[in-house]
Amino acid sequence: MDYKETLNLPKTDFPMKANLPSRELDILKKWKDLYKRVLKEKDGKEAFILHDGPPYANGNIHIGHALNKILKDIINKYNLLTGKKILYIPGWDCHGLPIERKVEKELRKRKLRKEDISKVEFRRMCRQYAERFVGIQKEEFIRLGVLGDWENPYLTMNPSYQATEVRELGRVFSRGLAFRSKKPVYWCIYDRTAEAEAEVEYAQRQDPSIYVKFPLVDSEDTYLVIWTTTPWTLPANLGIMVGEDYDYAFFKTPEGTLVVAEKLLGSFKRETGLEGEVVKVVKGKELLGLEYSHPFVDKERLRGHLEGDTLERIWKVYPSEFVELESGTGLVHMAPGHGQEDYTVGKRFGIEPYSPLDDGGRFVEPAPDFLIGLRVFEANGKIIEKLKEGGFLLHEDTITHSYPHCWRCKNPVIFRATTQWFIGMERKVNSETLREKSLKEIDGVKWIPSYGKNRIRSMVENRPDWCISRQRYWGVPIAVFYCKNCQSVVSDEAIFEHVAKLIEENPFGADLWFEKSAEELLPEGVACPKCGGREFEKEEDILDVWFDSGVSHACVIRPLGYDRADMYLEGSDQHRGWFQSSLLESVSSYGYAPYREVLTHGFTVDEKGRKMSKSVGNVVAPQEVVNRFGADIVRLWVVSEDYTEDIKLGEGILRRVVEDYKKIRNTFRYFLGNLYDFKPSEDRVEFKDMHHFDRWILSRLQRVLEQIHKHYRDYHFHRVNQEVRNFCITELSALYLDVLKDRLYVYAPKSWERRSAQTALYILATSLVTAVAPYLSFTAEEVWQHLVKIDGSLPDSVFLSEIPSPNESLTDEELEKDYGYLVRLRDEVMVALEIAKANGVVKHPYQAKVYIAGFEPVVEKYKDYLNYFLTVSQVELGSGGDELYDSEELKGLRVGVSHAEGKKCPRCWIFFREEEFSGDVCSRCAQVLSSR
RNA sequence: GGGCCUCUAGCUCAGCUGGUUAGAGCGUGCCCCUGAUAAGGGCAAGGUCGGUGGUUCAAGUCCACCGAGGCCCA
Repeated sequence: MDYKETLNLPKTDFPMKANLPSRELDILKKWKDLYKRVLKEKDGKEAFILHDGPPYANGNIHIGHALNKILKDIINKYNLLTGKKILYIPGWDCHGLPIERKVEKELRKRKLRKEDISKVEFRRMCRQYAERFVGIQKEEFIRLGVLGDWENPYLTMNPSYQATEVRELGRVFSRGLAFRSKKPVYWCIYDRTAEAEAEVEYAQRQDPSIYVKFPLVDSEDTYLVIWTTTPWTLPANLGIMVGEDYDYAFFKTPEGTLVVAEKLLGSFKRETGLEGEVVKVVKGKELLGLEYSHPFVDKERLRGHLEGDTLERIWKVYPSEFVELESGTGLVHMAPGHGQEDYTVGKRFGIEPYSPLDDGGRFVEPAPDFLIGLRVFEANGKIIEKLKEGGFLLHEDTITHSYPHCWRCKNPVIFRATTQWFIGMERKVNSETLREKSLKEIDGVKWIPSYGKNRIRSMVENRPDWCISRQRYWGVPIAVFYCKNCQSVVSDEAIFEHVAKLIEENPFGADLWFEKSAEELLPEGVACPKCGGREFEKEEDILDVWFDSGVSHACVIRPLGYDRADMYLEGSDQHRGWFQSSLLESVSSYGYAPYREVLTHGFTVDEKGRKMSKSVGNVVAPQEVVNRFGADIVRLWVVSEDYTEDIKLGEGILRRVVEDYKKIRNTFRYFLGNLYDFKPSEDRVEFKDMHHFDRWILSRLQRVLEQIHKHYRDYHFHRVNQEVRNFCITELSALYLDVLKDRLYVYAPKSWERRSAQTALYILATSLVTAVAPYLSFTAEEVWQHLVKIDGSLPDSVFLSEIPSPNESLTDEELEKDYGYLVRLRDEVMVALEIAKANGVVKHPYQAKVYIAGFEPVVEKYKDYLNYFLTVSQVELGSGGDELYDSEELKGLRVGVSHAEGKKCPRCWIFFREEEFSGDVCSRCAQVLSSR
């Protein structure tokens, strides 16, 4: 007879092979309205708001996006599964340069430039482009299983968003934090337009290379020597920079005593052919403050053309960390209107940028007369001539070097001071400066990991004023007006509100700023508060995209009725980006940080720890992983590594993640396979009445749950995963479930032995499936659907359930202590069995009889269950056995192994003596069979 | 070049305030089972803690320098 048919073997239609790529699609259908349902379900519950940082609406998502959104999803779902209401509104960053450039490329295919069409037309094209990629990325995020309000995402190009942004700008203005000032930007003198850093292209170019001497005012025949390749910037020279710690030589020559960095003296002599002797050497520090005179600029001519006290400070020696001793003279000509570093150093010492050029790059007043009207590159020769005449030119040559060029017209660009709008770091927010208040707010925020605080702190401490204006088309306007009569700025909060309303009501939002005149945009009857003028011009500049996303707290969180988000979560690059722009904007506008916690993650790198790049060919696309293995594999990858560091990904790692996945999946499959005839409402065994082994595993489960909750709360997801995985492997699969087979399979279906075990399995299954749901979302839902069939009282999605808290009434400390010893004992018996196996005493544990001596007293308590626990046929307490093994782990313990007595029961496979048989099978089996 | 961070078995991670033979899971090797079966079980072998030099009675664990790598600046 085939006794296999009489056993309760596992039965389930939960497949071993996951086939996630297609199965997940079905689950997604089930989740279609899940966010809405969950919101309704948790109505009135405490809210958790993770505010989504908007990805840029360009291209498909890459693995970094996937990592970011999945981490957010895990945190959201953990909060959801512990009883909170989650408010998660995904967003996109839609304005800005990259889209403008894509659209310009499209235009060029049609032989058009952006100047050839209206701004509004151009903006429509940009909007369409952004819409397209919002759609694509949205589908990709949904496919990853990310739960959120995908039907109502926030887009920075939405009219309502733009309107709120304009209102926020109004708040910043009305608090006196915004101002206009000059700042050098890349400028194409042929296209007459500013260019972003990302727009310039570097190309080889030939330029003059000259050494110029500047006479010191208080020293006889002594000169500071500079080297430059842009003679045309000399009219805008306002200072000379040195390195404080460098050594400078006073070099006596026929040209006078020349000050040159000692280290560069050799190359200087070689290039200029000058000979002489070094009369002294001083540190750069000692040169600071020395005054020189300009070779061809008259100071009086500048009066009235320089901002603030700049005139008092010009033509002196200043320290700079930017001076290098690679080339030149170690003294650097400083023109704050024409150089980034010059500008930075100038600002530090109260020297405002100065640039006597028009938009076409021609010199204008108060440049020297001999230059007026000349274009910068034409002026080079005249300037050199002038220097030569005055005897200031030490050497002239040409150089071929890499120089920035316009990406459109391919001509060289210049760096030129232009008027920009700023938010001032030193402006006051109430009684403190924006910088001080922001630093204070940083202290009040929880940064995860903690070093994030230092990182953003040092950035806020050192950052310059925030330049918020851009000379571009695709963005939100800086909605201010200028009086045509007196040029003063009209930026009343009521006017911002008026414009915001217009934007809000327009289907194309801020487009109307560019189609309407100032008069149409202003409320009726506005007069200039200074001169009473009634004619105005509107500002044409738009806002920095960092301002767009920096106001998202006001556009997204406030309308929900909350004053700040619980958490921001982005890559560590956002310390400089979004975390900072949001902080500065929020502090400017409301006086406090927009977030309570900020969590940052690292970047994805390849298996060797190198950054992913197309040229290296080590890029892993999330879409590919999803199609090959499924989204749950991506999600499991996210929790398998510590995201605070670089997180590695490659074929080998994917293979391992897939292995881990199979183990967990099979554990669930085993639960389900053994619950096919279990109805919790009828068959459940009370904890106190359960088998001690079942009580033990449930008690262990409580400890595991405790750890899982702790690690989730600490955002240590890889530890959650390790906890779950180790529990599944070491305690469940290798021990509990293995030992349990006898009771599940052999006993009568409705027997206490089996029902007690099933009760434990049921609790394990429902606990673990919810615990794992935040990351293995698809699989958890799939398991859950099978559990619903077993227990109709369960909600119909795992996300409408909760992760159980550790339950004190399901713990038994004494039992855990007892089993602590029994498990160690079992390990030792396994070693003994392995030896017996090697020596041919037994092949399989069921063929063994085990003798145990030198054990601790607890063993007596569990004597009757011991053979099942050890998965052997017979156990005798006391000395004996053919193969002896003395434990090293448990000193005093001696394990003996012999071949089991009697014969194997064909039904339960355990060995019994003849007298223990009843017919063909053992008496235990006989009893089960007769009760059928 | 500067700021922040990382570097423990083949892989992913534990190792608190310095102190017995550095742990886990996976993978690998060998073996068992064929009643979780493209599953399950057992045993075993693998690190001297990126390198060097210090502090200390004692360092993976503190300090310095170097190297490799990441993010952000320049």
